[in-house]
Amino acid sequence: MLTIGSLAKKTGTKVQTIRYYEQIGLMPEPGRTEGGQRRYGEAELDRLSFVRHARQLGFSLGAIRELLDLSDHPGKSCSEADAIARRQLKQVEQRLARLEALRTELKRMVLECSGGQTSDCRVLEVLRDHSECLTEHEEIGA
Amino acid sequence: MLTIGSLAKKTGTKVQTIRYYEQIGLMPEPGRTEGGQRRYGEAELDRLSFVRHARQLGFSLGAIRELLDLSDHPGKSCSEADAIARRQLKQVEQRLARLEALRTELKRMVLECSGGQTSDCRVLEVLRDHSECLTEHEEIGA
DNA sequence: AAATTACCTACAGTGGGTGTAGCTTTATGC
DNA sequence: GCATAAAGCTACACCCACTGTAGGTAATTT
Repeated sequence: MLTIGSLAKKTGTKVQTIRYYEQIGLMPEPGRTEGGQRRYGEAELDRLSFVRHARQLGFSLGAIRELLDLSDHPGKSCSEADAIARRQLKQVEQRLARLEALRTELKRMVLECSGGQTSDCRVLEVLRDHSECLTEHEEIGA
Repeated sequence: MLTIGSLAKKTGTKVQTIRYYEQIGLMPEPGRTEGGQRRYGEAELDRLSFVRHARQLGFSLGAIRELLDLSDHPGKSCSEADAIARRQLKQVEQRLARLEALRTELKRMVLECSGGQTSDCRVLEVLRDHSECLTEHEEIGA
């Protein structure tokens, strides 16, 4: 039986995060000691590992909920899980493309900065005037 | 003189976001009509364009605050702005590296899925067992 | 038995906004 | 000159995915 702290260590999760997952129904309510402390078994360790691994791969908690659900029903078709993964892959590829454009732009900004006064600073100038950009980088966030 | 709505349109910002920027002190308090509506001039349009452009390049609001401050003091050394941009470039490159690892992993997951039952699903299997991963992808988020 | 460590709940805060409710102001058409 | 509709106003709640804190209790170690 694992305490919440040792489960946290084993999975590289913060204790609060585990309690948070419980709160939002992603992790089950575990058993408790007489004194009211949580105790976990193998099943919970596996489930949390799954969640953390999926998070590392960039899946949202919503997607992870779906994946867990599929994982809990081994008879179901695999195609749903596959669709979720494909969706995720697509997102990752979109982000990659955007980040590559950003890198190009930032590199150019940095290279062109001659180190004088801010009035001549290319970094600030480029930020002031989008038309100086060589690449498109429209979307914000994510 | 621009209304908040036309400023929003010109800069591709939501009206609420402009008010939010004002609230957090990133945009100045503009003049008002007798009836209490905000009215903006060229200076505010330029400032908001700067902010939006920097956001598109992935700068945090904190970094943008610093950049605006530098931009307001044309005599200051450019090196600070340069340092902020370099920091940003580094972050972008780190994210790129991670995302590339994720793409590899997701691609592999999707390729190996044969389309049967979830009990045989490679997607779920890979998520269950990190040791099957070919790449490291430790950090979560961003 | 004391001290330390780990745990508990409840709540606030993070970043960067977005959405909503219920009102007032401004612009347009007749 | 007035009705109506569009756009504005404030204030607040909500989003994601956590993280941090305060004030207290349980479990472990010495």
